[in-house]
Formats: sequence, C-alpha cells, structure tokens
Amino acid sequence: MARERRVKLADVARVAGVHPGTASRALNPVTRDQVSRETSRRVARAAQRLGYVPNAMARGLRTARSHLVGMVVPDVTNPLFPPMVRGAERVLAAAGLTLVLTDTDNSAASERSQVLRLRARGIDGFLIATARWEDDLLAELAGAATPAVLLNRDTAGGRLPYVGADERTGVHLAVEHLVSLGHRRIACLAGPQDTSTGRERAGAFRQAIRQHGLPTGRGQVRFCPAFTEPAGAATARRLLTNRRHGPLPWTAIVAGNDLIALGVLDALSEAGLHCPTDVSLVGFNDLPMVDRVTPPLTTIRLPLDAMGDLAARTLLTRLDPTAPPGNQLTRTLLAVELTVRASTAPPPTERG
Amino acid sequence: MARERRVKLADVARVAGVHPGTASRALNPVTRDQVSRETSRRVARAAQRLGYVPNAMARGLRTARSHLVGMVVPDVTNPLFPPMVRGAERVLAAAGLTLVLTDTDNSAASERSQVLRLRARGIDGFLIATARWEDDLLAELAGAATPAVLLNRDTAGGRLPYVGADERTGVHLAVEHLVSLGHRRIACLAGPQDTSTGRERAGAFRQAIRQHGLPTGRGQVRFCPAFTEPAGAATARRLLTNRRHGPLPWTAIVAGNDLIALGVLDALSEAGLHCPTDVSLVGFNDLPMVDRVTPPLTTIRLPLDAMGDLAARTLLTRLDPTAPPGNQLTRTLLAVELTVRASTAPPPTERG
DNA sequence: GTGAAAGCGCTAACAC
DNA sequence: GTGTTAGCGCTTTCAC
Repeated sequence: MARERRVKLADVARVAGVHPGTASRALNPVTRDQVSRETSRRVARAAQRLGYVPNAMARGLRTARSHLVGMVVPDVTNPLFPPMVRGAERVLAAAGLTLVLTDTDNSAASERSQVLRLRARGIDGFLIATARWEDDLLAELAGAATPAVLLNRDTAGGRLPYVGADERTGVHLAVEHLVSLGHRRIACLAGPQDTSTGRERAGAFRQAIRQHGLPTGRGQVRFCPAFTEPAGAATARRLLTNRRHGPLPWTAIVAGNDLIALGVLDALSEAGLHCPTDVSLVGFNDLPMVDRVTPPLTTIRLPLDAMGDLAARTLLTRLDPTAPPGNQLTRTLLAVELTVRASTAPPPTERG
Repeated sequence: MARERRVKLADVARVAGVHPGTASRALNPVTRDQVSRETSRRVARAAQRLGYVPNAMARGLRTARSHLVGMVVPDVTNPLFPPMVRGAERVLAAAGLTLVLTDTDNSAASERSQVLRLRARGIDGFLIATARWEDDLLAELAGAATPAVLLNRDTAGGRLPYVGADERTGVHLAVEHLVSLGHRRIACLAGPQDTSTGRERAGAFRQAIRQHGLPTGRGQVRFCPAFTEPAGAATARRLLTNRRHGPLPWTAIVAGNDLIALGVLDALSEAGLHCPTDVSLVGFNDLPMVDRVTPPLTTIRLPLDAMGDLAARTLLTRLDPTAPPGNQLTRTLLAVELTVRASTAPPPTERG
C-alpha cells in the first residue's frame, strides 16, 4: 500500500526476465498452459514479490469487460433487499466480479437514469429487483447486449430470466393455515398491482379461496397503493369502517406483505379490534423483528439470500461465453415456508 | 440500447466534422471553453444524435480515475447500514461517482481482501464503516494514496477523517432520562470494546454515572462480545443470575445498542422480570421496528442518512484536487436524539 | 514456448 | 481554436 507508482505488468516481466506478453500469459489461468512451467513459476514469483495487482481498467479496455455487475433495488433500507444483495455479492465476488449497488428510490425515472449510467460504465450485467409489471426500460434491456436477470419481481414480457419466490404456494399455505384454524371468511389486502409480487399474491389468493370453496364477497380483495405500513393501514381502515352495517364480515386477513400487515395491526387497534382474537392476520416475507411485534406475525418466509445467490449464478452463466446456450430464459421459483406465530388463531365463535 | 457497436468519440468527431481531440474538449465541461461556441454546439448535437456514451474504462485508463467509490460495511443486513449507504449513494451519484458496496461479513480478513480487490479496480476512494479500534488495515490505508473516510466507527490512530454520531451525548441523554425518572442504580451492557462505538458508549456511561453522583458497583458495566441479540441476551443473563444473593442491584440498564437491548428483553422475561415495571431499558440506534416490540424501546436515534451523506461529501473534498487543502483530518460528530417510548419508567418503589 | 507489435477509446501535451 | 501525436496498461494476434 505504498504511495509509489503502482507496479505494472512490464515491471513484473522485467524482473522475471521475460517479455510482457509472456508475463501476461503466465499470469492468466486460461493462457497459463501456453507457457513453460518454469517461466510461469518465475513470473508468478516476480509478481508476488513486487506485489503486482493488475490494472482492471486497462484490462477492461482491452477485453471490453468491466467485471462490474449492477444490482438495482428500489430501496436498500427495505429489509427485504439486503439479504438478496448479500447473497448475490457472495457469488459475484467469488467469480471475480464487483457488485455495484444502486437504489432507485422507487422511481422509474431514477431507475432509467441509473441503468443508463451503469451501461456507460461498461457494466457486464444487471441484477434487477425493481421490475414493474409493465416496464419499458426492461423491455429495452431485453433487447440489449448487456445481460440482465430479474430478481424478486418479474415483468410482463417474460423476455428476461427471472429468479423469485414461489409466491403462489406461499399464499396457498397461508390460506390453508387459516382454513385449518376454522376460518372461512378471509380477506386480502394485496400489494400494488404494478408489481408481479402484488399481482401473483392477489391472484393466488383468489385461486385459493375458490379452491377451498370459501365464500367470496365485495371488497374481499383490496389493493394497497404501496408495500408500506401507512398504505396498509389506510387500506385496512377502509376495510374495517365498512362494517358499520353489520358484523365484521371477515375473520382473517392475508396481507400483501409484512409491512402492510403491520399497517393492518395499526388499523385494527384503532378500531378496537384485537389480533388474533377478533381477526387473524398473515403477512408475507418474514422480515426481521416481525417475530417481536405484538402479536408476533404469522408470515411466509422467503429464501432471500438464496434468491440473490441464484440470480447471480444465473447471470454468471449468461456472462460466460463458454456456457452451453440452451434455453437461457429460465424462470426459477424458490420454495417458501409458512412460519406460524401468534397473529393467527381460530376465528371468534359466532355469537349465538 | 441497440445491439450494434457502441459509438465512440471518433464517430462523433467524424459526424461533427472535427478532430477527435476537439470533440473531447467540446464534450468535457472543464475544457469546453477552449473550443468555439459553434464547434462545441455541433459536437454536442452530433453526440446527442448518435447517442454517444463515453467509455468509462478508456477515460479511466487515461486519467487514472475510475470514478468508483468503495463503501465497506460489516453486514448489509444490519439495518444500521442501509440508511448510510443510501445517504452516501445519493451524494456520490450526484457527483458522477458510482458506489461499490462490499460486505465484509464482520471479518477482518474479508475486509482486507475486499479493500485490496477494490484498490486493484483503481477505486478513487473509500468509505469505511467497519473500522475496529486497532486496525492494521486502516493504518496502512492512512498512509496510502487512496483517500478514505471513516464512517460510524472510528479507529485508534486518528489518521483518517471520521464522520459519526455524537455517542457521548447520546449516552448522557439516556442516563439523564433515567435519572429524571428516579433511577439511581443503573447498569450498562456495553458493546464490543474493539469498536469505537462500543468504547465510546461505555466510557460515556461511566462518565455520566460519575457526573450524576450515582452509585457504582461490581459488574455495573459488562461487555457483550458482539452487537447482537444473542450476545446481549447471554450477557444480560449473567447480570441477572448474580442477583440470587439479594435483590436485583440495578433498576435500569443502558444497552450498547438496540440489538443488545432486545437480547436484554429476552433475558428479562426468562428471569420472570418485567420491563419497565421491574427494570427500565434504553437502547441505541433506533432501528426500524423497535417502536413495535414489546415494550416499545426507548432509544437514541442516530442521523444515519446524514452520516452517509456527510461522509461522502468529506470524501468528495479529498477527491477534488482543486479543493483547498486545509486540515483534512476532520472528525465530525452529528447530533443524536433521545426517543422516549415504553421501555423506561420510574423504578419500582423499594419494598418497605 | 516466447517475442514483437498493434490497439482497445480516450485525454493532454504540444504544435500551428 | 483546432489538429497531431503519444500513451495510459493490458491482451492478443502474428511470427518464429
């Protein structure tokens, strides 16, 4: 870490007594066997001794590879994403790639400018966790030379590989759990319908209700404008104030995610209702700490780390020119798990 | 976003009917005034029309600036860090710099290899949030050409600029709050002493106790081996089991951070003690959701976003060759705030 | 198996 | 004000 001029390949070559080209070949694992074992060793030792570190920009300029991968998330402070980042970073780093994280602040405009900026950087590939259901940018990206993999949120076109969670099964697990507790009148506070997760969960909910032969009704599925606590609270309030004209029509609520579920909890206590005695509640994601709120949330756990890991691996195969082409347009759904805690209980017995 | 060969400076120059060198000058804001307004306009229009995006690697190779800034955090999934990342990224992006995030998984070895890897990339500067109190790597970094700014955690040498929170005042606020509630026998479950935050808070606690003339005693300050819930729980258990020989000697606990505080909560309920009736508890950091645990945590809120923001600005001035040199070795402490919730209450009245 | 030489796309020092 | 030229540090043909 000295302040001196950085040692370059030519220095190593000089010390090893070979030509820079040879030194390059000796140092690159792929071309190493074009060089005699003895030379290779000498070069390696010289590099070691001088503390040679290749200049990534020079190499990148020559090879047209930056070894940079961009990961685009809507909001790093949403605890959903850091585990994905971590999972992705681990496999990327192991492959010699550097992860560049960008937060789009939930804005499509910002997303576009970020992606453009990264492309200018010569980014090798993208991991995109911000997909909206109709997404022009991603449609363009699908046609572009820079490979991209969708993570967590899918897009309508289906022109990009996708790694996500098995949302559908998650919702079914939630509904089955409620049914097994004796619930029949179940509502859903779904997430925004411009995201695949919001859509999938709402669709799966309707399907599960039908499949179990449960009653349906007006306002049974409501949409929150965002995956946030305030949005969940506002929508839940609307669900609850409707009951003025009779008893609460629902004994259980499936929330679009944990944040929405927390909002529901707020609205419930404002309305003087108790969870789970009056209303059972299931969340989605199993965020940290939702096991410590009151009541601890029954929720669906996603394998976030594994999702990041697999998305990175998927990108890696698309980055590897030696990989068999095959069908590159995979959609992989990772298994989810129901985590039962204290926000679900048998429904209140009908008063009689 | 077409698949075709990327347009380069020479293409723009050809279309504008000038020499590449001139095009370069016209496009660069700094050298723009070396070129006639008319030429500059023509070049700009050609660039626009062709969709020219400069090749960052070629430019970087030439100028020896990568426009990459590395941010090193111990664990992205710790909610303490994402807001700092966000704050830093915002100012960096505005300055045309790209943030590279690396997670060291709390390991010094990993930190070293990451930093080395990023230096190989020709990183322009570092934002380091992983500092340990004795940190060889940072001592080396202080002597290196790549500027670095410490964030959140300081290091012993003091050879690097630092941006953090006013920990000392935070602890004083916590102790004052407890004293004003009537507490006199206050214990501290401090964080690991190989971090500045752990040390500062423990030191400030002792100072506050002394300043208020409060009783001291054996085992009043205990150290958790990590800033985690299990570490907090384990250390709290030791604090609590000692009371077999008499009444609980402490009526309040100041925790090294919120995670430790959550561990204390666990240990408390295991021991059949109630917070805040039996013991009051103050955390540190005001993590998301600690307002929703039982009981909602009284804690010290840090301006995490502002810390990231300011650390990035600090790095920016060190990156700017035109900036006045001045004393570059600043230590800036941002103001903190006491957030009173339900984990603190007057001490139990002495039984009489 | 190794040396020579070209060139990735850009900027900056030097001419004119 | 603009053209010319060299070169950042590396990889990779092409010779031999």
